[in-house]
This record gives sequence, structure tokens and C-alpha cells, in this order.
Amino acid sequence: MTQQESPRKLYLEIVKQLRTMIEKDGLKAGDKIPSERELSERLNAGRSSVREALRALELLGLIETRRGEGTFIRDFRGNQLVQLLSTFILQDEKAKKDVIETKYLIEIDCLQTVLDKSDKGQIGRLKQWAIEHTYEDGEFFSRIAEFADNHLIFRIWEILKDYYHSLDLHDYQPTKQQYIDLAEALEKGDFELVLASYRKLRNLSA
Amino acid sequence: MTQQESPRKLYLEIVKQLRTMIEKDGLKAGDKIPSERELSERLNAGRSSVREALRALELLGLIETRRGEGTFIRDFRGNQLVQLLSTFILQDEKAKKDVIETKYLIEIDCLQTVLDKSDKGQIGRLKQWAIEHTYEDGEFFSRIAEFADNHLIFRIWEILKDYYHSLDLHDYQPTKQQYIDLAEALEKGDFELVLASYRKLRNLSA
DNA sequence: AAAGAAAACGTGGTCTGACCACCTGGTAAA
DNA sequence: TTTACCAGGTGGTCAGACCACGTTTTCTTT
Repeated sequence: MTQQESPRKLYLEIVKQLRTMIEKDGLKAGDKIPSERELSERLNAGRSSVREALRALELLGLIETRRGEGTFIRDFRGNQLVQLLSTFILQDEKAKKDVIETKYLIEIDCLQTVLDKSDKGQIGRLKQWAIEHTYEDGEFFSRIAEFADNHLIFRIWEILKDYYHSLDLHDYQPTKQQYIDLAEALEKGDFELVLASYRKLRNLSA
Repeated sequence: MTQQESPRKLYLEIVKQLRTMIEKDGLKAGDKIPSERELSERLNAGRSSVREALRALELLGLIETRRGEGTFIRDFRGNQLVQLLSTFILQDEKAKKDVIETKYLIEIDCLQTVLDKSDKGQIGRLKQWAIEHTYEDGEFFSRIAEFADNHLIFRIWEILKDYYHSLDLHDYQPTKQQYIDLAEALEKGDFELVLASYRKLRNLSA
């Protein structure tokens, strides 16, 4: 009765315990986790169950296994998972639309947030960077999302970005000037202007 | 010899073949796929390898396994991928603030979206419901998120809601009238008014 | 003593066969 | 007809055995 919580799928339980273990031991990206055999022993489970958990995490891009060496924690930025999902799931037209829409919403949220709490200096540097460098769309908005100083929404945005890219619909390529315009709008602190710039950049109707 | 293409991870190869098989046989959500033993035979692989592939797909929410019955294709739209990722990402304590902030942002996004594409009838019914029933905060916004007709953002919102609740900071309880006000603001189609109502309901400063 | 080659060890990758727990459907008993 | 039961199929798990590949250690050879 102590564990009606999760006596169901052992491998899910192992995933959970792995997470706990990683947290407790303060393991970070690049660190090595115990071998399958040792985990099997420590967690009191069969090696195959441990492997099922590891495979799942691997497919999500959370860990990386190297034959002959071991299993390592990865810098979670799902890329192969996205590819898999895209070929598997995203046939659904509606889901595509949702991804696009949501990405735009989140990006606007980030712009709003940056406007609310970034200082002029930061935005000024962003503008300078926008002027002086060449970059891809992802790079630019990655900065925006970072400046929003909200790690969670940054993560969400990253996932959405990956989904978005996997859709392969780079139909509209913003010009460099449009990025600069957006940065300048941020600098002026006028949200309406920011919104207008963003819509132009994304080629959206009002 | 026929497939040196991907001698890397067998389970990934199996995932691929499963995808092909599903596509070729025209299997849809709810359909049953062959048993692990049969797959093992047909794909010329050990059952454990087949299982590793299935577990990965399960964690992605692409299939569902029922003991004693079999393995079934799932309606993959908004799987638990985000869920899983967040449990890994949200370990950070500092993330609390982010959760709150992000939840608010997403809620406003939903309100905005509802405003953009919901018809008057829907909103009218929402208002009626808001007046005639009692409900919890989650229930109300669950409806909002649904009306936004964006499954993905609904999922994201659900996760944020769960995390929000787990933070245990139900410091402010909106009144019923505030929900009704919000619904009425939606009905009027004035976003500024909606925003003001929302902020009041959430006890936020402008 | 230093450098290189060979063996030993540890690790993930895979397969096999064996149980268990559970569900389903058919059959026998009431 | 209804009920009870049981056999077969299915996923869940485990243990042990190899293999392939890196790393480390050991032992030659120079």
C-alpha cells in the first residue's frame, strides 16, 4: 500500500529515480552516470528495465550513450526527437498550425517581457549586435528569449523553435533591417510599435 | 548487407521500420499493432530490442501498451513530451517565479486568441456558464484555453497549471464576479478591457 | 628507461529463454 | 441461458550469455 503510486511501469519509475539521482548528485551536462549494470543493481531492477528507461531518455535527447565508454548527460536541446516527431506526428495540419501560432504567441510574450523588465542598456546592446552582426532568425530570437529572463519560457520557446524548423516552411525570410527595426522599437519602449515591427518581420497581417 | 544504412542503434532502426509498417498498413489511432513477439520475428530482432523501440515511442506518447491486450497506436496530439521535459528542466528553484509569470502570459495569450477567433455565440455560452455555475480557477481557464482552439498551447497551459498548483501559493482567490466580468469583457471584444479584467482577477498591478 | 604492442577489463548492444500478471474468449458446468 | 472456469495470448520483468568497442594496464621490444 505504500506504493500504489507507481507500480505500473517499472521503466517509468526508473526514469523518475534517475532524475532524482541526477539532481541529488548534482550531475550536469557532460557528466557520466553509472553503468547499466550498476544502476540495475542499485535500483534493484533488471538490466533490461534500466535499458528501457535509458532508451526513452536517449530518444528525448536527455542522455547520450557511447559504446565502450558509458552513458552521459546531455545538454537538453532535443533535436533528434524533434525530427522523429516531425516525421511521425506532424502530418496533422492542425498541429502544424498550432505550432506556428504558439511560437508567434510566445515570441510576442518574450518581447513584452523584455520591454517590461529589461534596462535600456541591454536593449541598446541588442540593437548594436543586431546592426553589426549577421545571424539567423533563431539566433536573434534566442537573444530575445534570454533577455526575457525567464528560463522556463525560454525552454518552451526552444522546443517550439525546433518543432517549427522541422516543419520546413521557411517561406518568409526577414530582412536585416526588420530585425534592427524591432530592436529600435524595443529601445523606444513602445509596445504597439514593437508589435507592429514584429508582425512585419513575421509577415503577419494585423 | 542490404542495410548498412543504419547499423547504429538497432532500436532506432526498429522505430523507423515501425513507422514504415504503420504507414504501409494504413494503421490509425486506436489500431492494434502486432505483438512484441511477432514484431521480433518479422523484423528479425530480439524481443528486447523491439521493446526498447516501443518504450521510446510510448514515452513520446505515440503508442499505448495495455498488459494482456497488446500495443495500440495513440492519438498523438500534444503528447506528454513537454511534460517529461519540464520535469527535467524545472528542477531549478528559481523557476518558481518563471512558472507564475509564464502561466500568466499563456493565459493572456489564450484570452487574446479567443478574442481573435471565437464567435460571439461561444463567448456568450461561456458567460452564461460563468454565471450559472460554480467552478474552480482551473476549470474556468481550462475552458478559455479550449476555446483558443490550439491544442498545443492548451497542453502547455495544463502543465503550467499543474506546476503552479504544486507551488502551493493560492494566495489570491478571485471572486465569481471577476470571472463574469472577464467573460463580459471578452463578449465586448475589447482587448484592453479583457486585459484589465484579467489583471484584476489575478490581483496584478498594471 | 622509453616506446610500442598485446592482453585484460569495463561498457553499451543484442539475443534467448524463462517466469509472472493480466486480459480475452471459448468451453464446460449450473 | 447464465455462470464459472480455464487455456492461450500479450505485455512486464529478469537473468545470463555473447558481441563490439574503448580504455587501461601489462608486457614485451627496442
